[in-house]
Amino acid sequence: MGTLDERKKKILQLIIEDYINTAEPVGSRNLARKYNLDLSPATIRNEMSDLELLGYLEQPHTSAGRVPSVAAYRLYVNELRNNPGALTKADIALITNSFNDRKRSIDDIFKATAKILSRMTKNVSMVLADKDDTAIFRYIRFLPLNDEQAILVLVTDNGHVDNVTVDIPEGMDAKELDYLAQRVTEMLKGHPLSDISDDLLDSVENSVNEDRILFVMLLNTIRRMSRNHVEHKVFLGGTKQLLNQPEFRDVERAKALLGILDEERVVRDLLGAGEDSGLRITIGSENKFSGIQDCSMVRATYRLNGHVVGTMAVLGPTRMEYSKVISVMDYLHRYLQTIFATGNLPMLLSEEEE
Amino acid sequence: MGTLDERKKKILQLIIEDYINTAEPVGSRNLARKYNLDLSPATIRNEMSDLELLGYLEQPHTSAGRVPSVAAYRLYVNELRNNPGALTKADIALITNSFNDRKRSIDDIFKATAKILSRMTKNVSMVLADKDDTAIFRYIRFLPLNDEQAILVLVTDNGHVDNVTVDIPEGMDAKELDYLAQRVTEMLKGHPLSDISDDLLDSVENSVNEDRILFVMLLNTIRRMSRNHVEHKVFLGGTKQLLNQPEFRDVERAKALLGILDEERVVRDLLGAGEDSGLRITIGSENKFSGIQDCSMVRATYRLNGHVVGTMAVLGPTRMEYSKVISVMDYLHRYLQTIFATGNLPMLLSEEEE
DNA sequence: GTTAGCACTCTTATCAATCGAGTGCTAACA
DNA sequence: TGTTAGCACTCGATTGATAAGAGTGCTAAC
Repeated sequence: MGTLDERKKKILQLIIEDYINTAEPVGSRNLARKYNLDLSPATIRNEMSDLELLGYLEQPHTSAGRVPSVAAYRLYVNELRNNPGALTKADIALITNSFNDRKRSIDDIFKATAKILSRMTKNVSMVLADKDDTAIFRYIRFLPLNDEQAILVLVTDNGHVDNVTVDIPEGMDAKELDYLAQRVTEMLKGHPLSDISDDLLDSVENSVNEDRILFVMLLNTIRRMSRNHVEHKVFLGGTKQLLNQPEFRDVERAKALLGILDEERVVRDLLGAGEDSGLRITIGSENKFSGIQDCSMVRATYRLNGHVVGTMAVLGPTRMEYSKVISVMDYLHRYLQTIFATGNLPMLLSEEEE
Repeated sequence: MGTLDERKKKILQLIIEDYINTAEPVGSRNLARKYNLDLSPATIRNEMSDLELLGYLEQPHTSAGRVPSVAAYRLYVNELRNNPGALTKADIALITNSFNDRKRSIDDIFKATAKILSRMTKNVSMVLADKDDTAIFRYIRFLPLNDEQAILVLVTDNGHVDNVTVDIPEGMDAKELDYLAQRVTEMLKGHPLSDISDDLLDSVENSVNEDRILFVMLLNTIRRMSRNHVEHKVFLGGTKQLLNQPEFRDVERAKALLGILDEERVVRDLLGAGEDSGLRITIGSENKFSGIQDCSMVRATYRLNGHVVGTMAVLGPTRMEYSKVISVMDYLHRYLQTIFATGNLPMLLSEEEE
């Protein structure tokens, strides 16, 4: 790659950027005119010819202009990552505003992330909340509701609360409920939620015989709550942005991609692949997944105490505005990372003034 | 409408159904051949000519076939509502399955509704959870988390629980927290959540002076929780189904409609208009809202104890498969109505076996 | 090394001719 | 009187040929 002299580099860069803007193959004459280079079209043609030989440009057909190859984008992107452009004040404000506006749960944060990400990059955004293996059972408790029903709340070590309304067994009073909650808490305290389904049976075996049916019901409920708790969640944003991209003018192509994005499992695979931290950019055929091999993807994972908590990504045509996407992702990634590192997010935000 | 003799009715129905299937204007020759009526094309032409005069058919241009008018759809739909087709066993199973699969919150129910509705009708679905004006403050309570933080839970009369993590003020112990919760509960108990923002200030005025700052903070938090609680929520389903419809082959039109659906406020207006219960069907220009006047919408509201809790709707081209849509909506509406009427939904489902 | 000139290629736009599905009307038929 | 065959006519869609436009590669001159 170092084999490119300055002029070739410059020309290649212009071609890439022009193509990103116009989605049209760019020709020598146009290039010369538009960016008033002090070079004749013929010279540029020669350079382009060289660049094509080197694998950086491609011709859709003989008499069309040229289009950047994956290698060209790769070069361009690597260059960008060395000095990513800064966001404008307005952009930063946009991000800040979309987060200090009464977001209370992590889900809200992820939702807002997906939204702002797609809005700013004008592409599809995906945010994956990884399943939370680390949540640890803290305690359960019954909150009174009325004579027949109570609210069962489950609290985890990281302060997550899950709740469900349950029927109070005939003739059981508050004291007994409290006792029941305490018993179960003793049994499960300290276990990762993800374990509960397995531990369950053993624990029940050892439990007193008296209220066996009750126990089993309660444990089943808890297991169901836990399972829900540790689920992956996927948030998509700006899927309709796709239709703005010329490459998806053809409805069939748009449908195909939207079909892929519709399947949560697939999106999880897309986002999960690769383990490197920081920004990961895969361009066109660099993508392993069929169906998005004419797309590029920019991903970032955030971690909390070392393990991955979530992944966000922007997906668009190979001809995406890398410069913008990278700086947005870069900023947003650091921003969220800070929020997560600060510790308990909902609390943090609940204290902000509105 | 009664002015149509049997044969005209039959022909009109066939034209409507053929057009619904093919999206192509239907001509006399084709109609005769396809449904082997014992009539010559010429006869059919005469009838069609009459039907056009009566306002039931329209011609895109002289040499094209004919297309049903809004009046024709209206007639057709009214006919359908008198004897809506039954769902197949498979369809019913589909619905049942999508609801007994660990849905725990009302939101989950709505989400599932949007999904199944769009899937079965092959059109865009919208589900609106109306804002819950009726929720009444029951009590708040602090649940322990660690030395610095506690979980504040807010319980409403209908068994809804909201929670948020808060910092424990320096040097405050569990007893004092309980006392605080009790004080606030006394102040707010019985108030509709929607009132809280207004009542708030007065209450604070009257409160003891000692912990004023603390009080204000707490009340602010509660107010924020309440506000979130009473929010409208909109769930969309199957927006990409749009692209399957020939009328949205043109990307621009699809974009326009998707743009409309993107705005929650607009969707709320769409679904909210009109107060009649049961199925409400608006066809093409019958719709008041610009932007969907070449679409039809089938809506149903469900009520709980008399007041509207939510609305679901299917939105598609005027040429939608009314028969299917109506029977699906009809069934689903009754199904959900039953669920809601049974009382507390999450509980109900939490007891089901998996 | 750069550039003007030119022949060549290939896509896109344009326009006319043709085709085909459909209509309306008239006259004949049962 | 209702039904149908026949026929002229309309109008969008398809096809084919032509021209225009953008771009390329190569050669030769600067």
